[in-house]
Amino acid sequence: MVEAPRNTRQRRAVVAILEDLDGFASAQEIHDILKRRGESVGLSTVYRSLQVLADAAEVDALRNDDGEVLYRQCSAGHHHHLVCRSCGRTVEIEGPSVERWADKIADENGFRDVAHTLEIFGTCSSCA
Amino acid sequence: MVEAPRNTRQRRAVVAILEDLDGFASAQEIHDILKRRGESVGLSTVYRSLQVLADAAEVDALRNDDGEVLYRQCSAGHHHHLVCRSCGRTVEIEGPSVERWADKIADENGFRDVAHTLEIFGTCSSCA
DNA sequence: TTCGTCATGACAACGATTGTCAAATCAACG
DNA sequence: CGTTGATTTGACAATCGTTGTCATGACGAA
Ligand SMILES: [Zn+2]
Ligand SMILES: [Zn+2]
Ligand SMILES: [Zn+2]
Ligand SMILES: [Zn+2]
Repeated sequence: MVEAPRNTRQRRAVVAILEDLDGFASAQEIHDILKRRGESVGLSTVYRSLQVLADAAEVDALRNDDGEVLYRQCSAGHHHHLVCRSCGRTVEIEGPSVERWADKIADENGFRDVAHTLEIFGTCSSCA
Repeated sequence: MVEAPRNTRQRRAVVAILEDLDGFASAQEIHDILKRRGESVGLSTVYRSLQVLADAAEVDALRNDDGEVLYRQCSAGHHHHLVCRSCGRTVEIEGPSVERWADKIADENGFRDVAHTLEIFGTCSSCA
């Protein structure tokens, strides 16, 4: 039995930002937004909170081209993303046939413990 | 007209390693292999050589879960990878239907300048 | 061989992320 | 409520992959 995490102001603030945000954002961006709102939270704490949320699968994480990790509160269940490189706006996408295809490829080649990454990046219509 | 890069011992050595390697490897791994072989090449030079090769699309680059960039000499043309997390062994994969699906999703949502990442990670049969 | 470039490599700098640890805060308990 | 003790915080240092710097060296055209 794992201990439930404490309900702290900082953790609540990070979650609140994630609920407000539409798209993906980095830990540092979230830290900046918090500072701007006056609800300042230490950078380490932002990182830790996001890690905990990601481990609990309450937020999705992905890496942009620069290698930064971006976080977003998504709907439950396995899905992928169409992400605007410029503003972060995100559309969740599903592709059952892609899932089957990936599993089949891995199986045919004798791979176990398979996972896949699939993200589509582009420029959204507002940013074009 | 761009200048052709010079034909140096270091560049040749890096290319030779890539030709020998079966799977993806990081810049530091390649640097280590070179050192072990006695064909020592500066780490900066390894990084630069790989960048040049990647820009010229002569090698593929991808990021593992840890955020490290891995490089591999692949066949020409757009494709994806099935990569062993443990030993790096790689199978190139193609999925025309996935390509069409990704483009369609992006188009339907009004995204331009679209690119996608798709990699499958697992444990290969030798490493299981 | 000569010479102007380009490439190299030791090293410093960078940027995202993680570790440290004393101080602050939560929540259970009395 | 106040005590208490484990958890969390945050300023700061440390880490790690990667990139920048720049004096030195090597390539290759002439
Ligand atoms: Zn946008
Ligand atoms: Zn999937
Ligand atoms: Zn393997
Ligand atoms: Zn593709």
